[in-house]
Amino acid sequence: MEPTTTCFDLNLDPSMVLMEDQVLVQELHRLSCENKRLTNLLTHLCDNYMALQKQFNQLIDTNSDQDSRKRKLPHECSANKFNDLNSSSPKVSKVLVKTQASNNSLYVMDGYQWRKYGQKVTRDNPSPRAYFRCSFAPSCPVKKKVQRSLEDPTILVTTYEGEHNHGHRQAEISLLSSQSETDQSPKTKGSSPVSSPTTPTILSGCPTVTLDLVKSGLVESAQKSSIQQFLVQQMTNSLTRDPNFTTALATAISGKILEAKW
DNA sequence: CGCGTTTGACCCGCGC
DNA sequence: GCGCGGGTCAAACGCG
Repeated sequence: MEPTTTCFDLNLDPSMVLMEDQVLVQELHRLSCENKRLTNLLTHLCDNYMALQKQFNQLIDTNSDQDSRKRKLPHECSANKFNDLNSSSPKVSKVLVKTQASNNSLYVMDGYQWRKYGQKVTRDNPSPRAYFRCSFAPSCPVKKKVQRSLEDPTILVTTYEGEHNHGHRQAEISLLSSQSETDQSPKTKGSSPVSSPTTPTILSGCPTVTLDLVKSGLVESAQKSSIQQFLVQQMTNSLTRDPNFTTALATAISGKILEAKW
């Protein structure tokens, strides 16, 4: 792979500068319109996603009512009757992440930094359950449990407990802005091989599905703004990640300033 | 050497 | 009180 170089040739004929400026302004305007159009499209997609999610939650509620009549295991009860738990603290939410069949990893890249502190094989499920703590902030009380679904081993059941007391989603930003770059999987020490982590995102091209079964209203409303924040960060990252681009931009701007007749 | 994972031991709540 | 099972701790390990 040849390294691409970004270069701005600023040694222009002065008579052409004005025309170039107009072209650039037009291009900027065009990009701005395109950006607006994409933003609208994304908003529309988000709305559709929310609507679908609501429908799915209602469906799950209906099914869980029927299930609870059949089996009354306390653990399953607490998982299915999630809306009841939303009123009590700490806040608990459950996310199902579909993975590829070959992916036996218990790592879910959800945007936060997690430190694994335990793993346990539970009685009702032969696959091990992994325990994680949020390591982004030392005081963050959030924990999560990840375990493969008994019915469908390709589905990772992730249970979050508590709320993050920090707003940074550094891992998500760095991951998504460099998906094609280096492996973002956690350090794999020891003998067991770990496949690439699973990213619960709809941005992926592969048929990865994220089903948030028990999302509270608070999280739901916060999701939109976090998406917007993410988009801004993503664009900023894309622009600033390329050192050639940054250098060329700096050179171009400084050159312009030096050339300018004050 | 620092840091994160692994994994067996330990703790604690619950049911009997 | 005892056993069981889920959750947590912490020493060992190993990679960069």
